[in-house]
Amino acid sequence: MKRKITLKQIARELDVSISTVSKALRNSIEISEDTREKVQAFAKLYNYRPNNIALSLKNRKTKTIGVIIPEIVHHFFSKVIRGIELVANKRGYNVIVGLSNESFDKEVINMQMLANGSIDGFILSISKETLQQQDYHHFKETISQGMPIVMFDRVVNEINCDKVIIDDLKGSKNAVNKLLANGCKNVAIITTKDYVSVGKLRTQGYLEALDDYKMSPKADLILKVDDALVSEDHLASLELEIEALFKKNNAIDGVFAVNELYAIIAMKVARNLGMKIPEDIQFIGFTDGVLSKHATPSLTTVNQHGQEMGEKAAGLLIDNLERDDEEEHYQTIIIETELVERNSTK
Amino acid sequence: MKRKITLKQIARELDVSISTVSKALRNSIEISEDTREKVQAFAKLYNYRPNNIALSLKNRKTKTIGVIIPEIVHHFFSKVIRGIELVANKRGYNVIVGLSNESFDKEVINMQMLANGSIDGFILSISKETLQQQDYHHFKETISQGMPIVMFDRVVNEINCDKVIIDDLKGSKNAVNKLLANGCKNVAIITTKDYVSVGKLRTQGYLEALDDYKMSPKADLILKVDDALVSEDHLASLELEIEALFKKNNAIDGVFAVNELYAIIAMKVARNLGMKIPEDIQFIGFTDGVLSKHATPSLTTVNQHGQEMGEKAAGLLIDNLERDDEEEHYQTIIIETELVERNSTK
DNA sequence: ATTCACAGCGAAAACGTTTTCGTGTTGACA
DNA sequence: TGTCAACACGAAAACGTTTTCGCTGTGAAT
Repeated sequence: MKRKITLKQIARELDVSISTVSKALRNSIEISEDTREKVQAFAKLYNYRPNNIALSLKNRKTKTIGVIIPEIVHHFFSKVIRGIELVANKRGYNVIVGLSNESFDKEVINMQMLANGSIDGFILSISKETLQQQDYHHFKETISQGMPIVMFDRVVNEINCDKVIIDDLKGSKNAVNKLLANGCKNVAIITTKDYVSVGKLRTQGYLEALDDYKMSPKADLILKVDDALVSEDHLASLELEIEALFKKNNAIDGVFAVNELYAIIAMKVARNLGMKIPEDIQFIGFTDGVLSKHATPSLTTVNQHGQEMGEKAAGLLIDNLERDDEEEHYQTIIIETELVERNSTK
Repeated sequence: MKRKITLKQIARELDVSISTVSKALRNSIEISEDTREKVQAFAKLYNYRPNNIALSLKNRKTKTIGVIIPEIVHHFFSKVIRGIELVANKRGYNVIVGLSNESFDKEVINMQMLANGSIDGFILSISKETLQQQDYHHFKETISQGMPIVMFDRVVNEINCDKVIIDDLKGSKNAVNKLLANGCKNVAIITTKDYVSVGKLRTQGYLEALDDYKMSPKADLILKVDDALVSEDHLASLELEIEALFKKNNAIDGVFAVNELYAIIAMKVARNLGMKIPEDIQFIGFTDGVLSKHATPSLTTVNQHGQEMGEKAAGLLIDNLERDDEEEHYQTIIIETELVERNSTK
């Protein structure tokens, strides 16, 4: 087991100074061609690579970006990571991942672990618990220490930084409009409690679409699910809630759900109640994932373009890192959503 | 924007030496209680944290582990990452992620980027292209430079290192046994080309199960799909292949697929051909994911316990890193699979 | 013969830590 | 008063780079 070779060792072997070796390897004209060739040959032979950590320390940058997401076993977030990784790698950066697991504490801890020199900047999506507690001091501190942050998807106005979001309002409005245009008279929405910003916005889009069609919203048609319950195995209770929704209101002929899973489950419940999709009732879900594509019937969705979000976020961050002017001019990039029509709508 | 504070700055402000500050912060008894308190108060006030990069350089370890996987938008791999992250964090390590995207070159590049001091060890699953080319020099080099590797899922005998795998043979044999025990007389298998080691093993399990039941395999019942074609949008051709399989062999009453997607698609094709699931035909897929759970009917699967694989792999790696004896004694941990029975089987 | 330019190289600082080894000051004791 | 331990602290090296600056020697120009 031969340890990685260093400049010092090469210098000793070749009986020159460390500076000479360093310069020779970088093809400095200060060094004679003879010496250069000798050093380079030796370096290649022993497969020399500069130690990244030493470089990071010297340059005071790590060429690494930290990503903190609430959950990785999730189609949307993993697509975002793929996007981040893609442009990060292309531009010579590494990606280090932290999972908050939707917990405030883990989010804080993770950020602290990374903020001490390990990375040059953050890309993150805020955990639900943080959103609920509305405690954003860790973001502010990080930024005030000169470490840039790019937030995506779940963002918050209170923090001044680059952001990449989708137009949740417009996306859901479009979706509901589609249902209405398809002839639905009683469109229900399955959404989350309001502290999840995207849930709130998507609900608002629903309301605006109704308004466009001069329909007044009915409380009976709005189901606000407590996300905490949906943690994997409480799905059964969700089914019951949806079943109750349908039974209480048997004129429902359209459903808009703020995520894929809610929509899929709602379809299942509807089918069990004997309704035909899309003849009797039509469905649209927000967030396009594997489930939607392979469900029966396949689900019409609002595609969020997760990978593109990741790409844009990484671009924003790296641009920021590599810009030398210190002026703050934060941008918010809005990614357009796209209605992917499948078989759950007419 | 106040830059992160360093020992040197604290020392200057408090008019003591750097060593004193360092010792005071670590509560060394060398330093008088007075000074200690003064320093610690100051450090807390300015929120001092030791610079990780400097520590890494000094200690010659980064407390970071590198993970290289072929794809992240994938239920299994993201579960593995979650497992890795879980134990890594618990033991004070960070996780840096590289995606090979199933490409040999990207795998090599990624490993080189990380092997130069950025990480202490690797956890990886080999890309398909690498498996196909059977070129493993980058693994050997990495290991010979003293950087430990733990391979999971897609491993290769040729490389001597810790491994975490599942018993693909046993898992698929159990699955096919289940179908046979349920009365299936003509069980088809939908698998991959043989260079994917897991595909090969799972096929073998299928054959052994048949053998147990004194059935001889029929070439007509074995469909080997070219993975390259399944890249997202060539699914249509896969459907055609499966349809052909069913039509050529209309006695098929059981299907074992080596992954979830193949099984789901096969179910769809079967349904379109008018077969009833599970009455006329039963299905089992390898790899338990979201699709299986929410499909209609829900799919019986062989659960691989991805998260557990990740946890074990990380445990193995960190144990190795923190062990001081230099003896090599590589282990291979086998994770038991589990048959998750749902509605696609009787 | 003196100066000068220039080529070729080395010393040292810097990045931020930790740790080993000194060093100076006290107080106690003989 | 002289010796010695204990105490409190500082200097410096080390981790592996890059870069600035200075040094030496050679050949040419005056």
